[in-house]
Parts: sequence; structure tokens; C-alpha cells
Amino acid sequence: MAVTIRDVARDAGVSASTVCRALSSPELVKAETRERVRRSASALGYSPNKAARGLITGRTGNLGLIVPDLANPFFPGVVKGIQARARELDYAVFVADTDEVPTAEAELVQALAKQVDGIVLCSPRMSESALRPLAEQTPTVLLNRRVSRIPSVTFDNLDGMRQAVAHLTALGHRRVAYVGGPRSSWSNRERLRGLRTAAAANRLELVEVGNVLPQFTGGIAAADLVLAADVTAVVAYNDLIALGLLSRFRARDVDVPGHISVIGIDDIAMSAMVHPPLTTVSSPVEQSGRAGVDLLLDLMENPDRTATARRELDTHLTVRGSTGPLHRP
Amino acid sequence: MAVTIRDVARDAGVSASTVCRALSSPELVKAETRERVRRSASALGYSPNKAARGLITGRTGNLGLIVPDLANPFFPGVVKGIQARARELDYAVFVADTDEVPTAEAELVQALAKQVDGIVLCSPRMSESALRPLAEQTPTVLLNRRVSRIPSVTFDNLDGMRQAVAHLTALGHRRVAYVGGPRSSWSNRERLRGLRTAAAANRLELVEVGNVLPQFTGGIAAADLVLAADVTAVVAYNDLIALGLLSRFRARDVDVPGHISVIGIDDIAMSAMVHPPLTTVSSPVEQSGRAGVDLLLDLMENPDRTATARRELDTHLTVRGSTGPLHRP
DNA sequence: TTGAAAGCGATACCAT
DNA sequence: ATGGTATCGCTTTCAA
Repeated sequence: MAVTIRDVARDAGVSASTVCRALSSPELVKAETRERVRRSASALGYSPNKAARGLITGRTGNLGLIVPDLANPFFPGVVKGIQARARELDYAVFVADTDEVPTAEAELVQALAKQVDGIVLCSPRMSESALRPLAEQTPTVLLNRRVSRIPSVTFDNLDGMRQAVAHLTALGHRRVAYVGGPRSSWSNRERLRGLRTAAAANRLELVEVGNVLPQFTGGIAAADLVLAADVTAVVAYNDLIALGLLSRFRARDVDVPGHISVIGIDDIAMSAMVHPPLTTVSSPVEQSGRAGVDLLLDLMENPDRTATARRELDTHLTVRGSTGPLHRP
Repeated sequence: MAVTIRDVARDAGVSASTVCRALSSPELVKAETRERVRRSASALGYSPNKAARGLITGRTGNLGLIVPDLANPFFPGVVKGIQARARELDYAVFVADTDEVPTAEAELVQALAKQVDGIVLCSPRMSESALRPLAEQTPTVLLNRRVSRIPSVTFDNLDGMRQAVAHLTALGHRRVAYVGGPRSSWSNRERLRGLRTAAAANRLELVEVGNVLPQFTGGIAAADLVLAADVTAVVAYNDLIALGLLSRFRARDVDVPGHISVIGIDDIAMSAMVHPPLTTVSSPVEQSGRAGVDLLLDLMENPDRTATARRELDTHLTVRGSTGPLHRP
């Protein structure tokens, strides 16, 4: 079948060891021999078997990536960032989708652990106590989650919320709702914390209307609760929820932003495509993926020094038509 | 580090061979021994190293998947379907995104070929002559593309277009535009062919307004051409383009569906979320992914007999608010 | 029913 | 500078 190192060795009239060296440590081989080997290799179309190499070197050249739900456009962005960086570094990427089932996370990590050099865990929902042993077993980087002694890439949710509240305050809003996402989401907790802090600092009333699925339907479901809460603005855990709110508001003939202002988080592409376009807290999603890969490689080379490495990326408010000044009497 | 088969063997007081058999060919091992081995294995948290196994069996237990652009919500759907099926069958999946760069396809196939048992090529843009040698080298299944002697899963684009035209005809439309996607897209060619056939059969005028990127911005760009074409309805290569059309129409104060009807293809989630919601030709996307995996496994077991296996999945028109009867004078 | 040993493909160490 | 050999973890004859 496939051409092996021994085929090349025979063809070039040298030993397998020499072929190996000629290809991976050229400086150790006489120029003439090296050339002969290289010619044979490319003539036969040889390329080394990564699995076999990994067996002995302990490096597979593969990375693992686990995300909660590819149907949420936020995550494909992360995947693209990771892919792009991984390809630059000549790594291949296993991708697994847990379908928002927290127990699937650990299973998938276990399944991938032996065939990858490291794993990027994106927005994991599992508990810290479940997470830490996994991270000790395989080099792991967390995205959108912070856990002590595990490297992570996060967005500055606190500052994002501060910007959102500042914007609403400037527009005259005094009473604002928050539609929460999954309770097990670290981002959700951070966003809530950021909102509380910012609200207090601005003497704004914050109404928490509960937790919903981080999806369009979650927003649909929350919309009526928001209206009943008698607020003039609402911040949603993510853009999908915010889009659900917008949709339901329209169905109920509630004017946005005339009657109520809406702010989402993530800045998924769709947010700019709807009408009115959604004001949202933008995060550099692809960049977070790239940063995750870089952190992972650091970690692999240097298990201890970088164990607590952290990148926190800036967010910024993108103001669009779904927020506006308060007109109500 | 990781627990190996020998650790389990020692713990259970048997040889490595027996552990291997107990786990993969249980019927060859005495029940009692088998149980003991299994207990040791799970106590130690053993799971076999796929790479090492692959070295000897020639099977890696991995699949490769190559898609043009994860940012187009159609593709994450495919990925989810493939993942789900692959996980059921205990396969892990490499995912690679070409960013719509056709030359990246072959490179990625080459890079993955040696570490997977088979590859699913989703909507490949490369030429047939480039495709065929790749498919001969590694078991390959095509999604959304048909090439002789390579197994494939496709949607019944022709019938989908027939349904779309029937719908528009029933509403009274006589002159319809088509906004094309990438010229190198097989689906685009099929859709165009289907439209031409159906238009002729219904004595409908079909205006082809050129090819655009299969993205929201493509639709924005095409909208003005469509308006200038003096049609009462437009079919777009995909939903993203259709959403771009809707957006631009709204910006130009063109009423949909009062002044013009719009039909997309794919039925991505967003299509139901906008206003007016988009009429579209729905395809069973996740199912196509699952079918792709099944075809691939057939092919692996049976390289010759199934070389030309084909699945064509039914599509159906989902009518929503973006199409309506003709009111114009 | 079980164990010993060979070997998959590549690499790394030890000789020469 | 090059070759021989052991080894990675697992599966698979072949014997017992």
C-alpha cells in the first residue's frame, strides 16, 4: 500500500535510520546522501506516517477542539480561528460538538486525549472538579472559562458590560433587564457580575429575568417576561437570544428601540443582517481561537511555567439600530 | 503517563494478548477472565491507543471532513450530522475549512489522507480531474457534488427548483431572476439547470443576473441588479444571498413580497428568524452528513462494489412570508 | 483458553 | 556520517 521509510531506504541504497535523519535532521547527513534520499522519497511519493512517529516521539501533531454547539454561529468563528492557526503550525484538528450536553464533554476529551498533543476546551460547562483532572492528564487550554491553574483565553466580559451599561445610561435608561444563559456557563456568571457592578455604579436598576437556552427560541421565550418586567432596555446573554427577543417584540408590535432597547453579546454576523440591526458587545472570536492554539503550544513545550498563562481579550460595543434614547413619558 | 495494555495485564494477572482479546473479541476469552480484565481496565481508566492499533490493523478509526466555509451556517449543519454519526460508530473526525479557497482542498486532503480511513469532501470546488486521483488514493465520499465513479450524497436540486417554480407560477409570477453562486459549485449548476427546465415547462421567463459570493454580501451586491431586471420574483443560490437581497430591498424601500418575492435555498436557521421570514427550499442537512458517513464506511469495507453508490435526498419548499401573490398592475 | 513472540512504521540511541 | 537495534502500544499468528 503506502510507501514506507524502508522502501525509500532500499531505493536510495541506505538504511532506514539515514532516511529518517535525511528528512528530519538534514544537517546530520552528508549532502550527497541527503539529496539521493530526498530524490527517492519524492519519487516514491513518501510521506512519514504520523501515527507511527507519534508512537515513539509522543507527539501526534494533532489538536483536539471541543465546542458546545456548532449551530451557534459564535463557535464556528472560534473553530475557524483555531484551524487557521493550527494549519500555519502544521497541526491537524479534531473537532467535536457536545450538543450542549455537559456530560459529553468529559467523554470526548477522554476519547481524543490519546491522539492529540493538546486540547482546546471551548466554553466547557462541566464543573471545576471534573475539569481539573482532565487538564492534568492532557495539555488543555480553556476558552471562555477561567479555572485556577489552567491556561485560558477569555473576553473582558466585565468591561463589555460596563460599556453596555454606560451606553444605556447615556441614552437615559434607568431600569434594565438581563436575560441569562446557561447557569453552568462561566461567561454567564461573569456577564451578570459585570452588569451588577456597572448597574450599581450608575444607579441603574437591574432586573434578572431568569435563564434560558442560549438560542433563538430562548429569546422568544424570554421576551414576554422582559415586557412584564417594565424595563426600557434589555441585555441578553448572547446575540441569538437577543434576536429571539427582537423577533417576539415585533410579533407583539413592540417597537424597538422606541419602546425598548436591546443589546446582545458576541456580534455574530446575523446581528448586522436583521432589522433593526442589533447593538451588541463584539468579541474578537477568531483571534481568541488563534490565541488558544498559541497558549496550547506554549503549554506543551513548557508544562509548568505557563500553567497559569492567561489571555484576556478586549471587547467593544458595536452600536446599531436596536438601541436608542428613551422617548417614553 | 497514559495507562497501557500492559498495565491492565499486570493488574489483572494475565498477558497483554488476553487483555486485547477480552476487550475486542470477548467470545475468545473465558467469562471469568474477561470480567477480571474488564474490571482492571475500567479501574485503571484504560482505553486503547488508536494510533498504535491503527499501525497494525491499518485502520485509524478517524475520518476527515473538508468544508468550504464554516461561517456559512449550512456547513455546521453538515458537520453536526457527520459528527453525530461518526460518534455512534466510534470514529473521531478531523475537520478542515478551506475558506472557499479551491487550491486548499487538495492540500488538506493530502495532509489528512494518511491519518484517516476515509474523507468526506463537502461541496468541493476543485475540478473533476483533480478530484478523481484523490478519491482513488483514499476512500472518499462527496457531498453536494456528483462525479462519475465516486460515491456521493446530494440533494434533489432539480426537484427543489421545480417546486420553487411551481410555487411562483401558482402565485402568478411570469418573470423570475436567479442569483447564482460560485461558478465552480456543482450545486449552482444543478440549480440553474433545474430552474431552466422548470421555467421552460411553465412558460416562465428566467433572467440570470450573474454569480456572486455565496454570502450575505453577495446578496447585497446582487439586489440592485435584480431590481433592474424588472422581475417580480427572485430565486437565490442560497439563503445567505437571499437574506442579503431582503436586507438591501428593505434599505431601498422595496416591499417584500408586495413588490417582489424572494426564495432562498438551504433553510438555514436564520431564514425563519428574519422579517419577513424567508421562503426557502429545505434540505435535510444533518441527514446528508449521516448518510455521507454511512456511504464512506460501506466504501471502506467494500472498495469496489459501492464505488458508485449514490444517495439523493429529497428537498421540500418551506413557504414563508417572503413570497406572495402578484399585486402589480 | 491462554501466552509468547513477531511486527506495524518511525525514531533514537549506541556503535562503528 | 552511517547502520543496527530497541522501542512506542497494540494486534495477531502460532503453540501450548
